[in-house]
Amino acid sequence: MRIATWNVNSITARLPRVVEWLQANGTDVLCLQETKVAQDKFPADALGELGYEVVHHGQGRWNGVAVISRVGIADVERGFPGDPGFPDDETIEARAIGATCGGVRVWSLYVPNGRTPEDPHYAYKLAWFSALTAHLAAQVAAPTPLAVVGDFNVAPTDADVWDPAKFAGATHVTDAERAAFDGVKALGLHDVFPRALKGDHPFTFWDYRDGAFHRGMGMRIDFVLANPALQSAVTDAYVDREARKGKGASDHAPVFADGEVYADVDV
DNA sequence: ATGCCTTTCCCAGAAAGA
Repeated sequence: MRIATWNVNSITARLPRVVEWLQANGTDVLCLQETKVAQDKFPADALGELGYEVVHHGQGRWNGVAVISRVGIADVERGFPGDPGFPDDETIEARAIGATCGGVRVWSLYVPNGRTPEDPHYAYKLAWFSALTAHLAAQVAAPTPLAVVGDFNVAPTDADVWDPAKFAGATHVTDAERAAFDGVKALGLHDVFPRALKGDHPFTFWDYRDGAFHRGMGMRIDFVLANPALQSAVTDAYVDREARKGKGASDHAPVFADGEVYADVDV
């Protein structure tokens, strides 16, 4: 079983790249973030031709998450109870979708950005983490392999940013955000640490601006978190930084996790 | 870097990203 997570920054803009990428690397389950298309505008047909089923939780211009799978998709959850929404719970954003694929429960997450520690979106981010953590608790404890993946918008340690000094006091590295991320892990989820195919740090995001990718100015903010049942099956994980190269790339690279997971798959 | 990209809305420039 090969699971991957990728913030594509618009599935519409990225579709040619995603199709080419799927044809090349044999991914079984791909979790997407920032699809940026309305619920019914996801290009499911193009992926269907490759043998993948799609479940999407989209809202249009912003956000949007999806799971695509060639090993089946069942028991879909769009969002979770207690999501605080922004600016209030009358306006829930499309940031979480869960599904069971080939015997593995997966969650594709796009955690709110936070913007700055003073911004209302920062408090929203922490509240969203809190509600997510409460909802995942029961699923972590289950014997089913569980992968909680996506763009967490947190750099958990100073090693996860290219220059910690430049991030002092900024969002993504504050104690409260790191504590929120650690709170998810504390449910019993292991950070499946990916190999970096170049350099010392497996960064997953490089800003479009300022030539950040070529200058190594990255962050590790996309993760695969695995419960014990899945973690024990993991054989390899790495960041596919090749996918960040060239014209028309997303600003995030995909993260792969491979595992020897055998389930009763009815596809 | 209160941003030198990129994407969406949709045709001009604002909003958002991290």
